[in-house]
Amino acid sequence: MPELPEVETVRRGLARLIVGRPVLDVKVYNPKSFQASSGDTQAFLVGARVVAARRRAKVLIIDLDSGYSLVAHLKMTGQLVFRGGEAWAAGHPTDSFVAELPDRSTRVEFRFDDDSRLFFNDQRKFGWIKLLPTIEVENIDFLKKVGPEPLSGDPKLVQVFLKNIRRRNNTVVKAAILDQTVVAGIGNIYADESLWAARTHPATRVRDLSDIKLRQILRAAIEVMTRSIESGGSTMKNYIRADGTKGDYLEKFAKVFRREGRACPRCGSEIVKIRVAGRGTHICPRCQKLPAGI
DNA sequence: CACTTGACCTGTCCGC
DNA sequence: TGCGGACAGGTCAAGT
Repeated sequence: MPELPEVETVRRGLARLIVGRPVLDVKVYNPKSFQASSGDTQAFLVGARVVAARRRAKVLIIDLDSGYSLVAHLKMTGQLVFRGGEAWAAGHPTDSFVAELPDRSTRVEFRFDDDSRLFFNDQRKFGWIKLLPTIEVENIDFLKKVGPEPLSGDPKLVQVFLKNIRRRNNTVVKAAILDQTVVAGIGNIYADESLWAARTHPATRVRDLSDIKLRQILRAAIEVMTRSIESGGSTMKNYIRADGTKGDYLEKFAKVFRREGRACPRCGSEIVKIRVAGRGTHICPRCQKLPAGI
């Protein structure tokens, strides 16, 4: 799925495209993809105006002037794609590659006052959108336990990150940085890219890494994700921006992810794909070595 | 507690 | 060409 940079890119698209619009109605194609208490949809969504598009970790929060919010997690294959209306037509890119909507992956469709639409497409149906009172958003289990925002600029970030990751001393570092309670937003792409940048083997135990090295890994994650947001995120297969266009982080900047068989940009060795923490993992075997003697 | 594994789904790709 | 298995950007519920 989309990881932090992709979700942030979608958030920015939504801020431009749907903030200010009143919702006219909602069409639910897959009930599990849209969760709302009975009556709430008619009372607090239909007729309500979108007032903000926020993000926490990989979760999108769309606030309405009814005191309710739409909360969305795209998981692996979710997309939020906007179609129609003047704002869209004005900045409408020509390389939008979702032909016609709704299609067979469409799970939910929101219609706005000017007949423009926001489609929630999700091939694998892992993603969800919930409608709930804005003040209860922070009580969602996932948001209660999620770690600090890496791009917040919070001066306490490093300290909190170190405290959190030391709880995972016994596991491999890739599993630790993928753990959303340690730090928010890192997924499989940026885990691999960050560990390559910090010259660390993903299967290194956290306990074998110094605080200095762990800070280096966090720094790398921040740099890599910041850069990705600047290029509109990574597009592999399913992720696209809210306006339907692809991000080009992967082709422009990725050093190891999905690049097995090609040369490491740092040392020229062949990048290999291995399995770590149950996930496909890309490394340069020369730049990223396991500590000796363990 | 914390670690690992399978489950949730659909689709695609690869080897036989 | 068909078929089975592995795998895909995430998270959670179970096991141990």
